[in-house]
Amino acid sequence: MKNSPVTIKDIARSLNISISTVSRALRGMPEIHPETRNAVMKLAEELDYQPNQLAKNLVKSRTKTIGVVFPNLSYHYFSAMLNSIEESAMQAGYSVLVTQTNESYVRETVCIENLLRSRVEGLIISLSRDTVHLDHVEKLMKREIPVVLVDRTAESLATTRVIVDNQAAAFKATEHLIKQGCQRIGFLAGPARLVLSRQRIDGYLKAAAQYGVVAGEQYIRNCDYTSENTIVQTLSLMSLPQPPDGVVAISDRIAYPALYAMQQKGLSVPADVAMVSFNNEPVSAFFSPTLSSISQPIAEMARETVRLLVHQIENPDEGVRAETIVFDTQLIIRESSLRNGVV
Amino acid sequence: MKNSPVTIKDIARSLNISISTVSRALRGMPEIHPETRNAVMKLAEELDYQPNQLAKNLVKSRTKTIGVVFPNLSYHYFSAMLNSIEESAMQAGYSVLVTQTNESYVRETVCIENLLRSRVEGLIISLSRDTVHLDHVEKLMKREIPVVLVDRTAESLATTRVIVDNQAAAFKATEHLIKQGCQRIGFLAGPARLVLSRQRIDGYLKAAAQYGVVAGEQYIRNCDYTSENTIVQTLSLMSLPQPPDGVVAISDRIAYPALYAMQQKGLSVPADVAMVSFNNEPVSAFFSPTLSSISQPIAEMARETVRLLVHQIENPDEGVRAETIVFDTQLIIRESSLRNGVV
DNA sequence: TTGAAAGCGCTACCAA
DNA sequence: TTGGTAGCGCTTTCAA
Repeated sequence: MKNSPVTIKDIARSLNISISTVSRALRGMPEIHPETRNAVMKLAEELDYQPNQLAKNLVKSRTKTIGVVFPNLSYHYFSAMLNSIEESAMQAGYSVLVTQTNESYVRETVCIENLLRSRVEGLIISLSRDTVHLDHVEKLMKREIPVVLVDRTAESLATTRVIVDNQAAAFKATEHLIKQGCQRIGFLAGPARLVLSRQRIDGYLKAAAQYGVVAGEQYIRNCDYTSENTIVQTLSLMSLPQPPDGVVAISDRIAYPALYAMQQKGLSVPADVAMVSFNNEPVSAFFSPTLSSISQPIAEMARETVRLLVHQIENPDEGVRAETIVFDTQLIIRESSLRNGVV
Repeated sequence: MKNSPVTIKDIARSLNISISTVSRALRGMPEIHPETRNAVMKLAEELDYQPNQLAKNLVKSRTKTIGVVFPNLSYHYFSAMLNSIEESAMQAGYSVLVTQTNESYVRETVCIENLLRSRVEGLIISLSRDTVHLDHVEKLMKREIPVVLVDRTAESLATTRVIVDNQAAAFKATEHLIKQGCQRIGFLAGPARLVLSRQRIDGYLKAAAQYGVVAGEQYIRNCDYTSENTIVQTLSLMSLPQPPDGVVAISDRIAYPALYAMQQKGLSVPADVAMVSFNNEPVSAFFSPTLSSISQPIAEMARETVRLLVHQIENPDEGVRAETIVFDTQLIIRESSLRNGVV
């Protein structure tokens, strides 16, 4: 038989005092007589009393909770960011409720609805791959629910945003390949509709144009983030009559199967093809060849995201300023792009 | 100015009907007049009404929520399992609340307390690396709160458990190395107090003994899961007067830096050292050399875990049966352990 | 088919 | 320093 949880009422009855007194004692209010307090505390301990957070939140109509809507926690990028978000939130006295969209627009709307039902006070969202309509986010804004978009954002949305300068980062990566002597540069992109993918392509095209190397649509392949597809796209790219001698991949998760496919095809990296990608996952440092990658300041981004959100939550009358915070990235150069010891 | 969320009371007032009627209409109870229902639905839609889950749960004293306590979601193993848990839970009509312990015993107790405050109806726990005392879990059992331990369990705990046969898996991995011609086999273990680490060591020792190859304490190194330490331990292992020609690593996350360290040292894998590890992370298939690894049926384990937990939740009077469900593992053989085309 | 009222566990106000 | 009471938003009897 499951004994239902102890309530303050139980404690009050046992001690022959009122529930208000118990409530006050438990919360350490100063006006309570030490003796009473001790008795309450002791009994609470004995009965292993756990305050009912639901009831607490209901009456205060505050949950001190923020909701996180991420595409998928098995991407290292998001799980690492979640870790930092939790830490910052805890420091600010908030707890976090996490949901995963699995890159689906429908699940994204469901996740957001569920979080609202649970009365989170604000949301941190990274849009899913398949999110085309933005009505669900716009609705949040209309209802004046604090929202911060991080990493995967939408340009048309006037929310607060925390991102990196994707175009500059891609420029930097491409430029690096060019300086390593690459003449024709390919790009393994993500799904075409991902803003982030488009931005990185822009940076890549800009660098190629500026330095006058071969690049462009015929050197771009869109991958859907599965390794099978990535291998197909990589082989397609490397089978061009004039295959690239340098490739930028949109993420390490794309780069791993791509490197594998190249090596299977007998290409040597970086001698035949130099490679740079994005995200700098921990494994990249141990891959063979070790993988050059653009590193994002995940922890700082998380901190800033939480800071901005909490500020919005706690200053509702200020309105949304719709700031966009842009972080710088860092190119970590490793073997996969290093051709002759020259950086 | 933040407008507070719409409640059924607001709807009732607008429509000049009672809140009970609104409540019933919203929940689609059959006795409501279609006209009334339509009016309610329409207004709810217009006002973008979101039911307050806190209030709902409070009155029903059921949350239909299960709590998950995992060491760290940036381990692929746990994030993959979380994904499957969420899916199974959703199918069973439950939602999940996730927390991370960051491998700390203290945070583990805090996570559990928070989940209980949020009135989760059951818990799925994978113990943290630093968990030595088990009083917090025992307390849960005494309070008859449904708990299922998964993967990282404790032998002394009479909870329901879902695990793999770690000893058999390690035996299988070691045996495979032996059949590939390895004479001296090393083991890169996890922290000494991890039960799972001990079990895998046992399997390794058993196989070595059975086949009469060199192995044992001087061939075992405990890694703390940081890559720096793993590299140190690997180099220490490979610097033995008679270094191993085969190594079992306790997880892919340990194997990656280990492989890197070996290659840096000029050792060729698998020619000089063959290598097998555990977890079969997606990257392992693309590593160079591709990494042989023990694969666990994560999705099935998650399904079974949820099934067992939900059963306990919904049949409280049956008591805890403290079953231990043991899943089989599969050795995925790749280049890192394949010496001469012979499996 | 609808409404009134009690109550889930808690906080907070007003009195005492 | 304490108790009584109202009410957070909802569901659920019991009556009408």
